[in-house]
Parts: sequence; C-alpha cells; structure tokens
Amino acid sequence: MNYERLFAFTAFADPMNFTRAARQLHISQPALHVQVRKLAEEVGRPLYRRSGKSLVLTAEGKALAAFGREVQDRGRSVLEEVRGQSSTGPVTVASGEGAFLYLLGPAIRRFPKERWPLRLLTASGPETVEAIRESRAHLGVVGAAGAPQDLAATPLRTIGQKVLLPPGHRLARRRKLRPADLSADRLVVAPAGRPHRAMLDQLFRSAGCALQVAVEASGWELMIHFARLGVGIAVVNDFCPVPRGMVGVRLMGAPDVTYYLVERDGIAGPGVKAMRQLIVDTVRAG
Amino acid sequence: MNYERLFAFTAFADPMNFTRAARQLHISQPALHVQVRKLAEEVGRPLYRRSGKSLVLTAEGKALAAFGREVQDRGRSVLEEVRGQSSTGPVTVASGEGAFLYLLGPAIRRFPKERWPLRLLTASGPETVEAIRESRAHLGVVGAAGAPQDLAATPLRTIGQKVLLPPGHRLARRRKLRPADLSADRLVVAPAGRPHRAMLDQLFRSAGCALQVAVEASGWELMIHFARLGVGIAVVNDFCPVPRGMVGVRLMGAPDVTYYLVERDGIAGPGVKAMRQLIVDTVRAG
DNA sequence: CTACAGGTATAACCAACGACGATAGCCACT
DNA sequence: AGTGGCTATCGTCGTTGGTTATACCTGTAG
Repeated sequence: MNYERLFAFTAFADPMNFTRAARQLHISQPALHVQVRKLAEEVGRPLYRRSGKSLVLTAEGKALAAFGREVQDRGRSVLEEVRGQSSTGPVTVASGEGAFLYLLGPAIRRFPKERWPLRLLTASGPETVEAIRESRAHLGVVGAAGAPQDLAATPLRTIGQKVLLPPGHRLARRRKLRPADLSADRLVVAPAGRPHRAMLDQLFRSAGCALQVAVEASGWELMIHFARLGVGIAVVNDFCPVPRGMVGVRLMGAPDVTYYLVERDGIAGPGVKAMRQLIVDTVRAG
Repeated sequence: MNYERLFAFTAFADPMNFTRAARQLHISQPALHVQVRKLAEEVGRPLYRRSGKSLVLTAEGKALAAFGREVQDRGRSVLEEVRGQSSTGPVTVASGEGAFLYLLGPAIRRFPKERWPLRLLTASGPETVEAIRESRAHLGVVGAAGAPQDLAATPLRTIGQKVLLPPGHRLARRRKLRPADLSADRLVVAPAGRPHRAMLDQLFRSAGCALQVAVEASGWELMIHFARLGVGIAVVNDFCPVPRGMVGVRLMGAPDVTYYLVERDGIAGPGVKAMRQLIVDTVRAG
C-alpha cells in the first residue's frame, strides 16, 4: 500500500469533497482524484460511492481513513520525539451535549493550550463514539449508552436529574420530587428523539402519569433559558448549575446516567495523556 | 515524513546491512542507501553510526525503525480486513531461556499455524524486552526482572527452584533442601553473568556457604544433561521436567521468579490476540 | 426545458523523483 | 601489499505524480 496515497485519501475523507481537500493539500483537484483512484485500485475495493449529489465513504473507506489518520497522528508524535522537540500535536476532544458546558469546563480551562493546541469537536453521543473510532478525536465524553467493546471506556461521574422551578412554585420548598408530582405542570423538554426526552417519556410512562409539554428546546442552555422565562418547569441533568432566581429540586426515580471517557486503545502522546488525566481528575472532583 | 523511505529504512534496520537489505527489497544497494540518507535529512538527525566495520542504529534510528515496523504490521492487517480476507499476518513470539522449552510448548503446539504463520525469536531476557519495544515481536515471555513502564506485562506463573540428584545421593530422600545442604557438593550451574547463576551466587552468599562449581553449562537442557551424566548436581527452575532416573527436590530460600507476558500496548491483530490468550491459558493451567 | 453552478472524472503534457550501473572509498583480514 | 565485503556518490534514464484544459454528471433556478 502506498502511504502517500493513503494520506491523500484521509485528507479527502474529512470534507468528503475533492475540490476543497485538494486546496487544503495545495495540489490540484485532478491530482488528488488520481491518488484516491489509484489507492482504491490498489486495495481492490471502492472507497466511496455517490449518494445523489454528495459522496459517502464505504465501510472500507472508513476503515482506511481511520488507519491513515492514526498513522499520521502517531507519525507526527514520533517525529517530534525523535527531533527532541517537545510534543506539539493538537489534542482533539469530542463530546456530546452539555458535557462541554458543565463537565469539561475546568479541564479545558486548565489544559496548557500553549503547549498543545486544543481542538474541540461538538457532537452527539453516537457521533462522538464514531469520531473516536475513526481517529478523528483522541478523547470523547459521552453519557450512558456509549462505549462498545473496541473502545476503552472509563467511568467519570454518575449524575441524576433535577427539576428547575421558580421560587414561588407550589413545589419549590420540597426536598425531592417524583414524576407524579409534575403531572399537573407543563414541562420544558428536549425534542422527540433525543435521549434525554426518551428517558423522560419512559419515566413518566412507567410512573403511570402523562408528560405535558410546554415547549421543546434542544440543549441544556436553551431549556434553562425557557424555564427562567417561566414558559414551564424544566428537568435537567444534575450537573447544570441552578440559575440565579430559581430553585432546583432532586427528581427521584429517574435513572442515573453515567458519563464515560472513551478513547481508542493504542499509544497516546503526552498531550493526550495530560488531557486524559485532567478530565478524570476534574470531573471526578467536581 | 515520506513513508516509503521509512519502510526502506526499517528494512535496512533489521540486518543492519545495506547490501543484503537491498537484495531483500529487490532494489539496488545505491537506491536503498539514498532512501535512508534522505530520510535522515528529512528527520534532521543521523539514524545510524559506524562502529568499526559494522553500523549501529542511533536512539533516533531505533525509534523510527520501531515505528515503521509497527505501521507496516498494522497496515497489513488493516488491508487484509478491508479486503475481507481473513487476517494472515505472521505472529512473532520472543522468549528468553527455557520458557520456549518448558512454558510455551502447549501454546505453540495448539496455535493454528496454518491460519497465521508463527515466528519464534529466541533471545535473552533483555533482548526479548528490546524486541517487543522495537516492534520486532508481538509477544514476549520473560522471567522476573523484565517489564518496565512502557510495556504491558501480565504475570503468567511464579516458579521456584529444584535440585536434580541421582537416586542414590545422600540427599535424594529429603522433601526439601536448603543451600547449606549443598555446600559439600559440586554443582552444575549457568556461566557467570547469567541471571540464574547470579541468583545462585547471591543465595549461597547470603546463606553463608560456598558454591562449588562442577561445570558451567548454558541452557537448562545442557545443565540437566550434565546432571544426568553425574558430573554434579544441578539447580534448575521448577518448570524443567525431572529426567528419567533422577529425583528432584525443592530448594528452599531461593527467590521465586515470576514469568511475565510482555507486549506493546496498541492494537493487536486477531492472530496475536489468539496467541496471547493461548499462552495465558496454557501457562496458568500447566 | 434550458441554462447554470458546483463538483467529479479523464486526457495530454511536463517536471521531479527514484532506480540503475559504474566506481571510488573505507575497513578488516591475510 | 593485496583482497573481499561493504558503504557512499555520480551521471543517466524511466516512471510517477503534478499541472492545465475540458468533458461529464446532478441538482436548482428561470
């Protein structure tokens, strides 16, 4: 296998667009196209396929792109080590949902970004796992139903749910609440299909009471915002800070969701190791 | 970094000889030499150095050669996976001393060699560790003072020492022996410098008695052979079978030596995983 | 339906890299 | 001093990969 072609292909696989990838590589579009075609011939399988207007990678293409990224990443780090330079390769962290906002803040703040540039990749849970598996990110943080066999996953923190209420609300003085207590209220919830919404639906159904939707909002920030405006009361992860002028009450019966740090097993550079340690320490401490 | 040059260099790094390596690669010696020179220029460090007649790798050269081997190994396996062929890359096991003879026999016998060719690399303890670190072998088995930080080591079995005696010997009926019991006898031992010999020297010194050498032999097989010939009595690892017509008596006071399976952390192919499991199972069982 | 926009794929041409044979240099051994 | 085995460099030539020009596809807008 010709590795220059492999790297050309990985460069293409990121934007899935020959023209833009070629610009990135400072070569012409035909040159890049030929490289990829020859790689596919070498491998003996198509690496991508048309889907209407755009192109999508085949399974083989994904595997090769992942391998290429991995080799380049390791290669840069080996080269820096050999040259005696301190490692300087960027560290990429992917994360779903609110983890960036509420879990990873301290780690990101304290990470020495002048030594290793930090790249953040915001994605949903499955997308995060995919980014790790395809070597597009070094570390990922996902909640609950995340990590499969081939990725190393270390539990970070287990988190419950709480209800955000205005101070004058009839339930605001309670120490804890159950789903049945909320059946009279209209709630601010995530849109259908999102895992948090699915969890709530399931919770109310098994408690035998109806969930009344005030408004659907995507993202914790937005949900909290609507709750502050008095549109409805919100059920959010325990890691969300209770905004000024509201009260938070523990919601019982909701399944605790565990956040995991996922990573590819393999040889991590010093920057990745540092970030890994920082995330584990700060999240477990906080 | 140009990877074709890197692979040319790894091919050279194995025999440390341009002429032979070039023949192996089916290119001319000057062609290979230029590749390596250009790689060194690219990296900015010398990759090897003359030492009298022969050439030796610098630290940088070793690191690059290790990386190159690793990439080629993974690359082959990825390619086979992508092509849908079952993995067929050879599995290399390195081991020191008697482990091949007495510990790994069952694993080697039961390993499906028709699926994955098996390559065995006989080496001393430190050489085994070096072979793993330089990606020249996938798995290694070493006794005791083996595995440092950067390699994953799993304990396999802890083994004591025993004394091989002719049946008529005055100590042959004893259940166990101490170094002092042997001070009147002449022993078959490993040559000076070998770890087993160092261990015995240390043992007798701390017991305050002298060790009398009958003959020095390298290798368990040879030591046992001389013991059978009646040249002297031998102290050997517990895993050596007691030969027909002799008796083995446990030697107390000798430090138990633990055998470890060492490997590079990283992504192992299916063949390596199978061998790993086989070694762990058979050695722990036996 | 036609024209257009954005991107993919192929062709013809040219520069650069890499392989080769020849050969000089180095080192150990006889 | 001479020889064998190997490393290192040079000039030459073919293959590979890059470039521009251009045809082709697919969805969108007039």
